[in-house]
Amino acid sequence: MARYNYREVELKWQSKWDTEKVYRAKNPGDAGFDPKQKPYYVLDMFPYPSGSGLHVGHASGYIGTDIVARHKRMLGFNVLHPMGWDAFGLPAEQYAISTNQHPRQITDVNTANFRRQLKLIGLSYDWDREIDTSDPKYYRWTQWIFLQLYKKGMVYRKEMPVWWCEELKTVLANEEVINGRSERGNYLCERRPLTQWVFKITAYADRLLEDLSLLDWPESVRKMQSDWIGKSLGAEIDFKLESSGETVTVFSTRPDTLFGVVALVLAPEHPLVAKITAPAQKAAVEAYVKRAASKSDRERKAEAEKITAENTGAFVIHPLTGGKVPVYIGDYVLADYGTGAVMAVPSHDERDFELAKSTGLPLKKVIKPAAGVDDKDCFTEPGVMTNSGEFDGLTTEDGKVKVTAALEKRSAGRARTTYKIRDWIFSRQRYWGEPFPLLIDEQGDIVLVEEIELPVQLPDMKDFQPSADGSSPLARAKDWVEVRDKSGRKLKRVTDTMPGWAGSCWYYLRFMDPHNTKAAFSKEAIEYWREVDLYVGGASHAVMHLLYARFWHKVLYDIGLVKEKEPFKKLFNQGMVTAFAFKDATGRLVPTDEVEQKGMDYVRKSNGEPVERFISKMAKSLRNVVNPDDVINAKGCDSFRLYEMFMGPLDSEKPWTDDGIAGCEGFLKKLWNTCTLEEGGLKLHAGEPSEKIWRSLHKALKRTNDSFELFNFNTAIAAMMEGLNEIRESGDTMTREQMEFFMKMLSPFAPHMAAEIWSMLGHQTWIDFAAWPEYDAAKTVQNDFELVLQVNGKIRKKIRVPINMEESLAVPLAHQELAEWLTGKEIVRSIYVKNKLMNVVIKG
RNA sequence: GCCCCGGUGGCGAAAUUGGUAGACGCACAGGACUUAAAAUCCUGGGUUUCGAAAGGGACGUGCCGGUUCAAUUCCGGCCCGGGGCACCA
Repeated sequence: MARYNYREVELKWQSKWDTEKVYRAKNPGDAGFDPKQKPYYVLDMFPYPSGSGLHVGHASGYIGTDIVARHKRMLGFNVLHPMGWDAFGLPAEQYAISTNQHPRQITDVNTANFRRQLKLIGLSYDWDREIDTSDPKYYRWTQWIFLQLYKKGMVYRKEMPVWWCEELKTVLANEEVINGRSERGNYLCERRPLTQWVFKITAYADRLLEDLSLLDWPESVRKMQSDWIGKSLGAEIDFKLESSGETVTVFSTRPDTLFGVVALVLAPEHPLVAKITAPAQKAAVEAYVKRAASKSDRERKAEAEKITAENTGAFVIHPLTGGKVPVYIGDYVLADYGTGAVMAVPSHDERDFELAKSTGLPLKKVIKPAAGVDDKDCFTEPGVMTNSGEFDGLTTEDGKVKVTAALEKRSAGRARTTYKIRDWIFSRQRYWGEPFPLLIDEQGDIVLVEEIELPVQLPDMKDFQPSADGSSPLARAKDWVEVRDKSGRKLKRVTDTMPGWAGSCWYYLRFMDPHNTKAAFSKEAIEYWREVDLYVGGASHAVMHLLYARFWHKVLYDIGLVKEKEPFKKLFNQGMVTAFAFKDATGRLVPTDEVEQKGMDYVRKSNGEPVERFISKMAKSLRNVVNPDDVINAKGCDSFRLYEMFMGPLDSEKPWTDDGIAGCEGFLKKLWNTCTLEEGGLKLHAGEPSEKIWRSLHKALKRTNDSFELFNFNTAIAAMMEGLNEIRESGDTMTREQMEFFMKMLSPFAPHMAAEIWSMLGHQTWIDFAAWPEYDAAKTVQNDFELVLQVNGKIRKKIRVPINMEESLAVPLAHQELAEWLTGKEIVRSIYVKNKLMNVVIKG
């Protein structure tokens, strides 16, 4: 056979796909658009084009979506499969600073490298739709959408305690700060009161929560979003200060425990603290407040197990019993959640229980466990109310309602829902982002930039470094900041920029109509494509991008700009590709290139000492980062694609091995050798097609079709390998029809070889749009099969019998075959599973 | 602490509704072809035990128990790994 020169063949097809724009998706109004063809939109989370380029881990999601896109085209869908660059934002800017280059320049270089790498993988993107969020032609519309959200009342400016990162010299959103450290760079952050631009995402909290039920998303991501939104139902309860009659309101999810209150606890920052503190307590309370303020959030968390509080000396009146309740302050109460004040019920809340322990406050049991449930000093589960006057005997569930109603009647409380989610801090004091399309006049009032003036171009600044004083770098571009409107009025531009999330909040919509210069996207395009059918990306975006994008989408829905309530119908998280790493006996990491295999073991090259193999993230320090360029050069793109999928199901984490790819390369070589003649041309069977080969092909097709349900393409590839092995063992060759069948089935996975053999079969048309083969179960049926004979569940024998054998025939046959085990035993019964097995149950 | 996901050979893994555990591949061992190598092809293997061999027995999907004729699959209790949340009242 002629040796398969994969790189030559792959480059040939890749260049044809490119120049003939094979994967261009047609929009309504385009030449050749067929309104009867159904749309299918499959989207990757677009990458931030980093300086280090793609590694094999990024590629797995892209290959997965590419297989889906190619499959859907063959099923007759008009497939939208675009790619672009999430180029604005901190990562690009930090990289630019560290390499001392302008982010524009860096972005262009990195983008070119990413585009080259993606094309190398043979991904069937519609490159005509490529977008770059840092391109003025794109961010013009990001700014336009911002204005629509502004007009809808979704943007405000307010001084509030926000996260400030001194290292990054900017504020960050709550979602971007994890355990007091920045999500990007892992730098320490602190709370500072600052005036910032904020999105009113809390106004959509309920809908963001409820509509999760409309989505075909992984349970874990939906859970993370619902936890982040953190809705809790409860009541606000008013306590009157004994001294002044002023109201202190607490929030509680357990109004049924109201009779168990032994104290009120206010956050140290609560506005009433100074006012109510008794003279005798003043010094202690002030010291406590001061100490709490000086503690960072980290320290507060670190000391979480210790609940402390200080008595203010003030008392409030219990709204139902009229009893006196002391007021404490404690730093376990958060100022910005609920009302910044809680009622302490030590018998039924863990923290309050700890509080009672440290302050000597009494326990007051008002909930008894339901029958059969163990009681504890601190019983936090639902139960039955007791010591609660008229409410005794009510369940927790009923009690919540009845107590709240009683409070409402006395105007001392009301049902209330609170959320953990905070409004979204949207301004950044950084250079590399979209400027706000806002102006401020001399009175300090906000003026919107006229839509026809958009985009507000990011000024070209040589010195784009963040300012030391916390102001935005754009403030230094004096000429840019100061403008006059038509009437000559002096105005100043807002100098903050938008966060990196802005561009990714709507890019999936721009892909539907990327070149529109009159609108962000046309009505026709939206009405045709509607939503993303399949969205694939890493799980790390579960809250942040996916929450922000859903929020923008819902506002756009309310304005009438989009037609679906949700942007991403089905979400799929691809698993991380990890790599093997090594450590020596002392636990020290040993770089991969210093290790070699000796038999079944791994040893250090230099001294032969044994090292232990384990799985870790790919890391430069371990020298186990694998670059797809190298793999493709060595093994070919089709082999690379197959192996990425063959390693395991798309959603599970799996380690890369350079050796593993040999199996996929071998499969392709074997397939080539099976299909082609040494002197060139194809090895085609002329006469009657082999039934065995049809059986193998249809069996493989069944499993391939099934793999599109769970995206476990490893099973599809295994099925094709098995099919090929069977074909080779049969000793027959494929007919033209059979070879076409195989190539079509292979095409989404290894598109280059499929295209090559397809064209050798004489086709002038693209295999990419050939109809996907029809599965025919009848073709897989055999006349006989191996019936498994068991005695008491243990396999004793296997016999070949005709298919669909009746039980009446099978039972005596089995008994006869199993005579050796059955003689002299009492047969209790015989269980016959048609076409599978027979289990004879005996006694004695 | 709470929630979610996972644990199957030396390794990656497979196994419709409970019905032959380990498909497919890697690595390994042995062999064929070759002056040699590359390439290609063939064979082998869960563990253990009996047997000279052919072949057989027992055990085996993290651990312990349960349901069932039959459990990787269902139920209960644990152990380990990964991820998320963590004073949210």
